[in-house]
Amino acid sequence: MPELQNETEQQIIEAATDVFLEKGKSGARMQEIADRAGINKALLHYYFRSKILLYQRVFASQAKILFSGMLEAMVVGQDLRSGLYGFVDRYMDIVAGNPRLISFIMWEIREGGEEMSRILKEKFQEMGFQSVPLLEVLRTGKTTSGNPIPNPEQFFLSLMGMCIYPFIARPLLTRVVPELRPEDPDFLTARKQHIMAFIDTYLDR
Amino acid sequence: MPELQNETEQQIIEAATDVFLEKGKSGARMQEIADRAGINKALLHYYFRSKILLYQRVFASQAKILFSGMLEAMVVGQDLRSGLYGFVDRYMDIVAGNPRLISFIMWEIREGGEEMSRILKEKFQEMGFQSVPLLEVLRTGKTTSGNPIPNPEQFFLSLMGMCIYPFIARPLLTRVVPELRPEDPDFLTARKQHIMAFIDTYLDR
DNA sequence: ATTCGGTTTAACTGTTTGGTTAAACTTTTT
DNA sequence: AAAAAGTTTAACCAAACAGTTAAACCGAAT
Repeated sequence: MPELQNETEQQIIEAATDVFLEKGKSGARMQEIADRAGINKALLHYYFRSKILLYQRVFASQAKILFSGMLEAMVVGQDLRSGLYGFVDRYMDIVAGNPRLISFIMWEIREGGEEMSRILKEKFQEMGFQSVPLLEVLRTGKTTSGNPIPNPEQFFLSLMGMCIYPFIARPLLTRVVPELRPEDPDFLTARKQHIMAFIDTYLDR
Repeated sequence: MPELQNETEQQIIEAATDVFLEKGKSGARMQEIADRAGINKALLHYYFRSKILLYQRVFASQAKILFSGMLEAMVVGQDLRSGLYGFVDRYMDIVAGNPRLISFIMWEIREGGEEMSRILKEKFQEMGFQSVPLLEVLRTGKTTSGNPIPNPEQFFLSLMGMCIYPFIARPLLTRVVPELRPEDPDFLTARKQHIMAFIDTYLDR
């Protein structure tokens, strides 16, 4: 995959990202992408050959943003509690700062998640993991009393779900329960604290 | 909205449900719906006037299935703990039994969630609630020691996220962590127990 | 048996869509 | 300066798409 090297390509990628994130793969229109990029539609094909290839390019770069951030949020080498706190802190910031990206990834999951799992596995290997880093840490970690963490898989799912659900459901939540505002900094602070308290109940046993 | 009263309409709704759930609004094709229903495409317009109206019809009925089930899972009048256990038990069964529906709803949330929030608010009113029943119950409920439940909103989000996340992320999860199988009955049992334990830590304070 | 209303069909329509083409333009290389 | 390579344009293309049309068909009512 060649590097981005000129302005036209960059304009196309940016516009395509916007349109694909808003409309999805089927709903996006090449003419609309061209209009937003301020170029002639034929250039989309000149530079990227087809709609699907352009989509894949956009998807790959967006997925990398999310997953790199997410994997880096998992700081290895710390004590377990600090590591989990740090993960929640950073992961929530990433998710809160990229709302469109989250729904985009949900869209891809809906399509089967094949490409995404490929990217993820690639990243895991780069970092020397066999599986999800967070899960591996939980599987080898210990509670305060020195026992293995019970049901690390379930704990893992709960952590992920607690972090991400408010942002997935956000459009609906804020309409049905107006006082719930995931984008609000106070909400984010409260959310992090709540999840960290959950971590405590799990570790302090 | 007239009642379903003949076989052709029913065939169309069923086929349209399948195709919309698989392909989404933009990706679905009227000819494909007609093919699946075993009818001539013109009948789609004869009975439902347009693609968007057919989509709205399908969406409304699917949303009602999910939300009716979900609201009924919240049995009012029980003691708080039993009520929450029952909610988790029934809601998880609904979610596990309707995987395509979940991703369909996620899709709609992505589009803004306007229609869905209208349906939800309607249902709340039918049941005599101002807001989400589960949230109202948490707001008025008490812990074991008789105190109000701390941060009911955050607790609510955690319950919802813990229940639903494994199914949202399922396509990706089973590829990345093959031992995680949300559709497996043993998984479901373990998941419910895990969430109920979480409820306990919240109430027993 | 005929008429009427409802249903279904096959063909058609106009627009949109992703993609192509060849010429014009611009930049780089010789 | 001319040629070559790269970029951009406007027009075009065939297929796909949601939707329309009018006739044929069918069952019920008279």
